[in-house]
Amino acid sequence: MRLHIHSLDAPSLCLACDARQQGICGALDAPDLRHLGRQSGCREVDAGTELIAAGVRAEGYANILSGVVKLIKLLPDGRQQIVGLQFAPDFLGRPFADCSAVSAEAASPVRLCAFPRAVLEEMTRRSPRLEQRLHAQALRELDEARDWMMILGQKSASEKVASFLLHLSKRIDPYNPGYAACFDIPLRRADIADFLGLTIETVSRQLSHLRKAGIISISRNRSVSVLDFTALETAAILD
Amino acid sequence: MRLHIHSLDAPSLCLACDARQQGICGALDAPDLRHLGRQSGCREVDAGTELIAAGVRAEGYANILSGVVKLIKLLPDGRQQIVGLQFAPDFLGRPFADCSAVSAEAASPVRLCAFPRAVLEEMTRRSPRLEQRLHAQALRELDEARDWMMILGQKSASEKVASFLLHLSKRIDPYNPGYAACFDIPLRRADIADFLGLTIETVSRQLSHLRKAGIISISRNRSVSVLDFTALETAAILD
DNA sequence: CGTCATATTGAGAACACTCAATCGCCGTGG
DNA sequence: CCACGGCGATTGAGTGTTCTCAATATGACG
Repeated sequence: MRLHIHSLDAPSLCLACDARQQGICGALDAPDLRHLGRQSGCREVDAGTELIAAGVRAEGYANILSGVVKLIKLLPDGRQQIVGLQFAPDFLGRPFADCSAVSAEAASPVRLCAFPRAVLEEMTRRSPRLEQRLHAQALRELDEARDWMMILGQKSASEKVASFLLHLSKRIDPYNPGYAACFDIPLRRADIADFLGLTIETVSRQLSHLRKAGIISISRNRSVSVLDFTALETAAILD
Repeated sequence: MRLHIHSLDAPSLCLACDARQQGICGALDAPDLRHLGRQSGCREVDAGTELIAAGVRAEGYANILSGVVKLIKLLPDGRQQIVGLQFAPDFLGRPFADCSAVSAEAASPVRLCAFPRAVLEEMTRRSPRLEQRLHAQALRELDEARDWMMILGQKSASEKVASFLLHLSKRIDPYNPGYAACFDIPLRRADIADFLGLTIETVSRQLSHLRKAGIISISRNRSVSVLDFTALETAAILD
């Protein structure tokens, strides 16, 4: 699973890394980056791999280099809610806590740059800029969680599905700040349902509605083309 | 409305203040506290007062000294979702952003300790401990928002109302780390409905169910006594 | 080409919503 | 003092959206 441990010298892998630019590593100067790079390992996992277990002490943190990670909360009776999706170059983990209240699972194949708890914690103590980056991401995730609270609490099934597609089309490509017209949904219908607080069948029906209305087209269950963005935005009722 | 501007000397008001202990001011040393104290003003507002307007540049930040603040998101068609409740000694405001995506409104009479944007921003640049406190609160709010996502997406009306009462009984008294058996609901039925993604009528019916089952008693619409905590926890299906 | 997982579609049931009437509380004014 | 009006909450009846259960269809992979 582990592909590479950085050599003692310059962190050459970091040069091409998204986390270096927009992610938390952008807060680090060259020496700190080398220090982190030496102790970090890049690994690639399959879809479905559990990355963080809720309620269990996490051994470390990671940056997402590519792929999509879903954050999941579970009820004792088995119901589950996806409380967030994370994309490259997001930081993965819960600072200041021994264990996370959510579990994280790779939704697609995911490449990670992982490092031990102690390293990051020691570096945040030394580097206010790093703490600031982490803080900024926490606030972004908070804004996003609240957007989803609105969707979960107030929107109808069709509005939920339309909002979900627009959200994905905006976030799926880290290099494109706008909306993507064509993309793959990195989730199964069951996951979409768990994200939107719906059932598989309702999700499927709403996708069929959008397809029959000529707003989107779907091939091979996962690959979506948005044919009419205006109609999709109207259906989503964005705020 | 404005009651007091701190004098130039020692911030005597801070000594009895919750924010000094558990809030963000706990991160400040005496000189910084004096500096902040000099530029902060304490004010008391009525229930219903808008404290932060969504999408408008906020002039400052504040600590909640007492009372309850609701955070609200609005859809263009008028539907609204309450995305959070804040209690003393929480910090109020959105660091790193010109304007907040949510609006804040006093749910009960609220006492605030307010200070200008620039003062806080300058102090966070100087004091990593302050930034860390703000970061920690953001993470707490994120955990809470995700708890609510679970409730909004997966739980039934009766589970939602039971969860809401338990949440309030835990948070209503900043001095008591456990659950309060007796407390006032700081929200109208309409607000509870907007929080839980239900209608007024459904909230009312579920409260009546809990009352008739002998799990709670309600007087004067607002004041709740929990008679059977175990039953309420069972009804809420906490995770 | 067969098998398994995943997705779609349909029919009926259930839960929460809408609309409407009533109740209770409180402050105001006759 | 009591009548009145307004606001908020409760309760009831009927409707509708979403869920549940079941059957079928599609796609992925050996």
